[in-house]
Amino acid sequence: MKYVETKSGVHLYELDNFSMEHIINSGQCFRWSRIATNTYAGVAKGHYLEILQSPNEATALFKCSLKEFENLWYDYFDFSRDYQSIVKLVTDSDSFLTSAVRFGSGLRILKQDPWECLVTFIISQQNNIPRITGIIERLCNTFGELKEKNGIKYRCFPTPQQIIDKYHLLGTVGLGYRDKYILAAAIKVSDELYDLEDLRRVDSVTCTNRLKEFYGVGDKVANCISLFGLGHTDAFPIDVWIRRIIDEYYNGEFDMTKYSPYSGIIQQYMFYYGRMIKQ
DNA sequence: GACCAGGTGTCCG
DNA sequence: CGGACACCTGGT
Repeated sequence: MKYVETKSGVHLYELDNFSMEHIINSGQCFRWSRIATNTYAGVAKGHYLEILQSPNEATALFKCSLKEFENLWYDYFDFSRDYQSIVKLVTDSDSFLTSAVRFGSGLRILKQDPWECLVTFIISQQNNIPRITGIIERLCNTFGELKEKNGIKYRCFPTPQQIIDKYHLLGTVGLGYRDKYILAAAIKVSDELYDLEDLRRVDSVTCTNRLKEFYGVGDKVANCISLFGLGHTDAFPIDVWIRRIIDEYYNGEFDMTKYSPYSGIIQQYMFYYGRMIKQ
């Protein structure tokens, strides 16, 4: 991938493995959407961004400054990683994964904010995607800071303190029984001595175990946070979809260590493809 | 109205 | 330790 600053934003070209369409439909993030043909918008880490992607997905326009692109989006979209080399780990003998990586070409693992991931995937439990998206939107509208960029108003994802300050409104966003998990997480993370960022520097098993200390966070959610929020590409979340795939195509056993330390990335292709063909 | 959805805590053997 | 069961809420 190469990029150059233009008057309308940062122009990306010679793009390899970048598909906003796949990324926003892969269930890893809930604050991006397609706002027009080939046009996407979202909020992450306090910034609003619009992306125009060419139909062949070889180029894209990021409507932001070069500084913002280099300081935030380059890392967020994981552009330093060579996905092609990871995809090559899949051999012809695995026909499911061969189809999955072909189908999901352009998927990437976004490097999201760990606190947002923690909340997002607590909400995701025993829930469906449209409702998850709605809850997060209401959560942001109720608690998040209002900002504006080029006349477009948007809400940031709320900080732990912003949730605590108006915790009596938690019942209004439709969290259901998960509201107590969110409040407990906010209280824990707002502690000066607690820093989720510390979990980047431990191995993925330790990271996942530490995350499971949060009330309402079990193995699946902890692995999602490790993978999507803390850079542990070998975290391998097993949800009902992955379970079904393993049962149906792998006779109940899948050796993810074969793809270490990228098994989490392989998992994303499995999940995306498996869910699509079942729909 | 019963049942389910990208799980988890709790209880019970 | 493994298996049942309840759990908010909004949708079939």
